[in-house]
Amino acid sequence: MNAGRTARERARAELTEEIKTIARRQLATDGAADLSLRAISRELGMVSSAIYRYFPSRDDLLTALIIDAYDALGEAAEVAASRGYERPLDAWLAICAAVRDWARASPHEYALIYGSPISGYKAPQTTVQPASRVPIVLLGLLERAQGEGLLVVPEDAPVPDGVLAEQVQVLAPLAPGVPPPVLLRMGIVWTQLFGMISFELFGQLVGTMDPADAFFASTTRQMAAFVGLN
Amino acid sequence: MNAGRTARERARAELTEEIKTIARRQLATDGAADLSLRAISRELGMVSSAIYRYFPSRDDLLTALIIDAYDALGEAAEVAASRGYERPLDAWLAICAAVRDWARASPHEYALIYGSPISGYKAPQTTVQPASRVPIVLLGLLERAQGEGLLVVPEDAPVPDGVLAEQVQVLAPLAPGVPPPVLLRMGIVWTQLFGMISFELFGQLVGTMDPADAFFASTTRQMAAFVGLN
DNA sequence: TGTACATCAGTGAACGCGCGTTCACTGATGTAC
DNA sequence: TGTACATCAGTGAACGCGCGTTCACTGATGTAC
Repeated sequence: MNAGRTARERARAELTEEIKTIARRQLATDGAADLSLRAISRELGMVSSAIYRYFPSRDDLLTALIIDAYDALGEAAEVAASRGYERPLDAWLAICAAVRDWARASPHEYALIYGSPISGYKAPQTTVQPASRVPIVLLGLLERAQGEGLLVVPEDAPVPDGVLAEQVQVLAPLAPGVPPPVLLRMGIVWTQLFGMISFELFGQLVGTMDPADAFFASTTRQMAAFVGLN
Repeated sequence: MNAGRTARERARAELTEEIKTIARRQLATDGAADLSLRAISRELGMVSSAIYRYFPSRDDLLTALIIDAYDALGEAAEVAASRGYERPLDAWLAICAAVRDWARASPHEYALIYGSPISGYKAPQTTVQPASRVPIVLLGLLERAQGEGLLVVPEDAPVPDGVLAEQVQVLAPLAPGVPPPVLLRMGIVWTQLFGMISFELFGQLVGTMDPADAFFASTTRQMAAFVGLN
C-alpha cells in the first residue's frame, strides 16, 4: 500500500480528505450556502490561502463534496442490492431503506444533492455519472427480476407513446428486456422515493406521517407492486 | 375601499408589499441564502436601517415570503379545484397541473418552501396553516368524489394498521367517509407530486424525462388511478 | 552518496467587498380637545 | 377650525463581523546526475 507515493503525495491526499471532512461537518451545522473556506482553514490551523493548494476555488470544493455525496449514496444502494436477496421484492425494499438510511444519517449531504440548487453554483458534467448510480441500481434490479420471471407487468400500466416513449427508451439499454410500461413506472417511483425522503427530512411530514418509518415501509411495498415486483 | 385608512397606513401597506416584491426578485437571482436587507434598501432608494420599520429582522421577512408563497400556491390549487369539472379525475389533473405551473413560474419561491431548509432559519407556527392548503384541496377532492360515488377503492390498496393507521386518522376529519386505504394513498401521491416537481425544477430529470410535460401528464393520470379516481 | 536544482506547501499581508442590526436624530403625519 | 402633543418614517453614522481570492515570500521535500 502507498507504493511509489512520496511523503508529499500522502500528506496531500490526507489533507485533501481532511478538508472535505471539515467541510462536511460545517455543512451539517450551517448548510451549503454558508460553507466557508476561511472557517475550514481556521479549523485546520492553517492560513486561509493555504486551502488553495488543494482546491482552486470554493466551487471546486463544493463539486468534490457533491460527487462524494452521490458516490456514498450510490454505494449504499449498490451494497444493499448485492446482499443476495432471493426475491427481487426484498432487494427493492432493502435498496429503498438503504437510500433513506443514508439520507437520514447525512441530511445535509442529501440536501446538497437533492435540495434546492445552490445559488451561483453550476454543477459540472463530472457529477452526472455519480448521480446515476442509484437509478442504475434500480434498473438493474428490474432487469434481474425480469430475467428470473419475477416481474409481472401490471395490467393497468399504460404503454408510453410519443415523446414519453422516446424518453423511456433512454432507460432501456440499462434494463434491456424490461417492458416500457415498467420502465416508465420506475421513473415515477424514483421521483416518489426521493420526494418522500425530502418531505421527511425537510419537515413537510410533521403533523401527519412523521415519524415516517411506517409510512415509508408501506409506501415502498406499494410502489414495488406498482412497478410489478411481487 | 381604503375606508378609514390614513395616508400613513396606505403608504405603509404599499411599502411593505414593495419590499416583498423586491425580495422576491432577489430570490429569483440569488436564492434565499443570499437575500439581503441592504440590497433591498438600496433598490428601494432608502437607507438600510429603514427596512426595520417594516420587518423587525431578516427572518421575519423570510417568514412573510414563505407564507406568501404557500398562500399563492394554495390559491392556485383552490382555483383549479373550484373550476367546476364534472369528473373528479379532471379536477385532480387540473389541480396537479396548477401546482406544477405555479412552481415553474415561481421556481425560487417553490424552492423556498419545498427545497432544503434555510440554514439558521426556523419556520414559526404561522406557516403551518398556509402550508396545509394544498393537502386540504386534495382531501376535499377525494371527499367530493366519494360523495358522488366516483371513488372506487382500488382492490390492492392495503388497509393501514398500527402507527400508520393512527397517522392516517389525522387526515380523516378533512375527508370523512373516505376509506383509510385511499387516505394513505393520497399521502403517497402527495409526496410523489412534489417529488416529481422538485426533480424537474432542480435539474434531476435532465437526460431522461426532461422536458417533463409528457412524464407529468402520464404520471398524474396513473396516480389518479392509484388513489381510486377514474 | 552527495550536490544542485526544481517543485510545491504553507505564510502573512493585503484588496475590495458585503452583511445585519442599533441608535440618536429630524421632520412629517395623525389625533385629541 | 386651530393648536399641542404623540406617533412614526426615514436618516446617517457606527459597530463588529465575515468572506473569496491574489501575491510575493520562505523553507521543506523530491529528483536528476
